[in-house]
Amino acid sequence: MAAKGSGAESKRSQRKAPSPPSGREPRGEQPLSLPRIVATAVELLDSEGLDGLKMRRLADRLGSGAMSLYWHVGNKDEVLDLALDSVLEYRGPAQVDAPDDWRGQIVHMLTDWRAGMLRHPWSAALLPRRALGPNILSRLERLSRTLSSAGVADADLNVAIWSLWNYVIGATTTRASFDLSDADRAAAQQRLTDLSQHYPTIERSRLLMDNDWDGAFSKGLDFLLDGLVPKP
Amino acid sequence: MAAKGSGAESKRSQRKAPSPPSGREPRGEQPLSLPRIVATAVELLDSEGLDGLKMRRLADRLGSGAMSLYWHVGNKDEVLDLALDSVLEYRGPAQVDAPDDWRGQIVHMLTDWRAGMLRHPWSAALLPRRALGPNILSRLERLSRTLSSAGVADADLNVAIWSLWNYVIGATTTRASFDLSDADRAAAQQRLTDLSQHYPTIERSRLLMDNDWDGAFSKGLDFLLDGLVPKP
DNA sequence: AACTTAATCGTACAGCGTACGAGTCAATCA
DNA sequence: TGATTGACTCGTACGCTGTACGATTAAGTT
Repeated sequence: MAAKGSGAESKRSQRKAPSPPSGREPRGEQPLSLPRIVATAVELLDSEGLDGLKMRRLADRLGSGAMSLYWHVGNKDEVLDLALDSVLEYRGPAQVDAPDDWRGQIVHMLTDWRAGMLRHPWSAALLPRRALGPNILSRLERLSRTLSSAGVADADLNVAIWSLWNYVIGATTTRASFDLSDADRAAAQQRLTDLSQHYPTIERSRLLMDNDWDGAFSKGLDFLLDGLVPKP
Repeated sequence: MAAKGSGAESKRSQRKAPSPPSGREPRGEQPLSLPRIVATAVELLDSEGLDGLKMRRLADRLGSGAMSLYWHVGNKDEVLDLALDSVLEYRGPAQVDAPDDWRGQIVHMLTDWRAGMLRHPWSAALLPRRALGPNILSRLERLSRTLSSAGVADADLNVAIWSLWNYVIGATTTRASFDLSDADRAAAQQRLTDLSQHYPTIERSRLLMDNDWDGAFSKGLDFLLDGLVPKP
């Protein structure tokens, strides 16, 4: 297993104490900073999609020149990595939950995971292609602990984790992708009806027209959990 | 659900009878043709990866000018769509299989699916982002029939299909992605050891170091099938 | 006052997808 | 036969991309 890395660290060593903005700014612009860059990149990605993120456009939104970004960031890929991880933070379930309800905890975490990615649809396609950031790793850590406490044998633990990972990734990239393509929903709908006439079984069950994504996600997750942790 | 489409049909109407290559070629080059373009695109993708596919480079390999491709193809995305679907054909299990072993059939088809995509690692990341080609649809059709015959209720059929789809897509994109990034395996390995020290549980189970991808895939698939079709 | 460091940005370059229009044949028609 | 058409090829050019490079500025530090 490996993390992609994209190399290229930014040049700046860490700022010591970022001396309070000593007044003077040419316009009302705040100064450039990594958090501000990342936050703006997320906004831009949300509104323009993955292809809409251009260094020049990002700089425009920040009120800076394009090349200024490269002081804070090694390259464009690093912006993507940071934006991705920033979107995957997890704060845990609301405190009222029963602490021993392992199944509820897993469902909550994975549902939240999916919801977070669907709020930023570009993130789904990105996740499996980039390095594992800290927020992703800590989700996996949490998943591992919970499954273990639910009685999954050590020998099956990795398989269980990856199965859930696969399921969430697959479901979310697929959903996000169909979301995007539904820009031209009307045409697509027709095209699919035409297509599926050659595929009678999936036509009959309306596989491609079924829009209950949320329901399908949680039902399928239930099935998977049934398989991973057989009921007594 | 929608298919992406990428619009842009190529201009040529279908050739009537592609008059047998009437001799004369400036070099020993064959003439351009859609199948040849697609096959060469697959070769190029295999050897150079997704980013390595450039129209100019593809034309070079074909011994033609870059703009000649646009007679046969609407745009680059169409090349990708065609290359993707061409790689996903399924010929069914070897004939010696028991015809009523639904579980074996599903495992065979999905394992073959994954294997095919791993033979062309660029395809995994592409699949969920592009339209559903005929080869993909016919796999879904087959899956649907088999599950139905295995006794999955109509009401659960779509959920079951999408669950398996999600699992295969997730497993394969993840695997393919880690494969690629293992170009710099040594560095990555170290980086991950460092990282996972902050995540004791997944460190203990060596989640990120586990290399038995094939085993994990088939075990997880078994678990999922257990959940989808409970044993009597 | 001299120097160092952090930060910004204008310019330039190579490479990309592809619009456009001019070219080259072979088959067909007059 | 000669003229015309349609299938196909390709050179050039355009706008856009990520980013290398060096100049510029401002804030500390000595």
